[in-house]
Amino acid sequence: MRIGEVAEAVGVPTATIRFYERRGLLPQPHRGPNGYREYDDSTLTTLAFIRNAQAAGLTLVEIGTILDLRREGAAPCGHVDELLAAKLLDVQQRQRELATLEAELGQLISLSGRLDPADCSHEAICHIIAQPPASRPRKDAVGPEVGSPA
Amino acid sequence: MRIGEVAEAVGVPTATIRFYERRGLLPQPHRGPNGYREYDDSTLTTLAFIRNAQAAGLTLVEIGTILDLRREGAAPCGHVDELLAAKLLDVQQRQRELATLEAELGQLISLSGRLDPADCSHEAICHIIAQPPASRPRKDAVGPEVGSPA
DNA sequence: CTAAACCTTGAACCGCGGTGCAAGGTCAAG
DNA sequence: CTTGACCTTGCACCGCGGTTCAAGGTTTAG
Repeated sequence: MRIGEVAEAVGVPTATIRFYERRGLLPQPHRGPNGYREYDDSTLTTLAFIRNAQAAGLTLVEIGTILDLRREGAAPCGHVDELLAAKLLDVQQRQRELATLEAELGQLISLSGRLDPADCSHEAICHIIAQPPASRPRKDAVGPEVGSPA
Repeated sequence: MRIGEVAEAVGVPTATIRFYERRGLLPQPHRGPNGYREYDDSTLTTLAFIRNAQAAGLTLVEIGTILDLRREGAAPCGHVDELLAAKLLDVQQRQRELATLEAELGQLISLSGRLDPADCSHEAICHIIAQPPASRPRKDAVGPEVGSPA
């Protein structure tokens, strides 16, 4: 099948399929005499796998390591286990950060309700956000570091 | 004070101060006869404000709108209220997404414990991630859309 | 035959918040 | 006078996951 049919079947733009190919997630496909890419059904499986893995929060690089292992002939299950475990820790860490941020936002909003806007001085810019946050979980902010550190 | 002193005092790289200036978060400073930037104490306040606002999860663009209002002479408190409220909704939404993802990762990991790696077929790539996730919160994945939609 | 729909490539661009580098000017100490 | 620390500018680059565009070749329907 040609790239447009694959795209249609999987629900992914053709540009994304070529992008995955450049990233090494999809192998170089056979080419017809006109230079067109020719795909077989295994590509559909691989693309579906990529979507599922993305839904599990894996990055394209991580998914690539799984695909590479499989192409070397190994069962990547152990590696997948590690990735998922690391990702779980990551997600839990981000949840803690978000919970902290949520509490902080709640405090600021509540503070705002108790302050008179007329009291807001020019120097402070805005008295609602004038002070540094009370509690901070050592690592600042809510940094979207999703990538597994391994 | 010169840029290096400001950087030292606030704990921010000089490159970041220039970057904020380009973004309009800091006003164009006076220049000495040598072309060096000359700052007064209000810059320290503004930089501290930016850090606090970042800690509250606001983006630089959002912080810029607050600073702009203040420079126009208005008290930005009402606007800040809106930003914080939108940000809170945003954070709660992301928390829900992360909770879903966490549950899903837990299921995959548990599934992995029940599967025999030897059963993992080549076609499936990895049988742990072979099926699409059971529950999906309509909006896929965990998209880091932090920016307020307003 | 022609027009539309498909395919090819390389490259630039998006938001986000900076970081790094190169090539030069300036200033104070020794 | 030289060395080093500081300052200036502009431009490119980082990860992330694509999207879009330009300029062309191919194929298919009418």
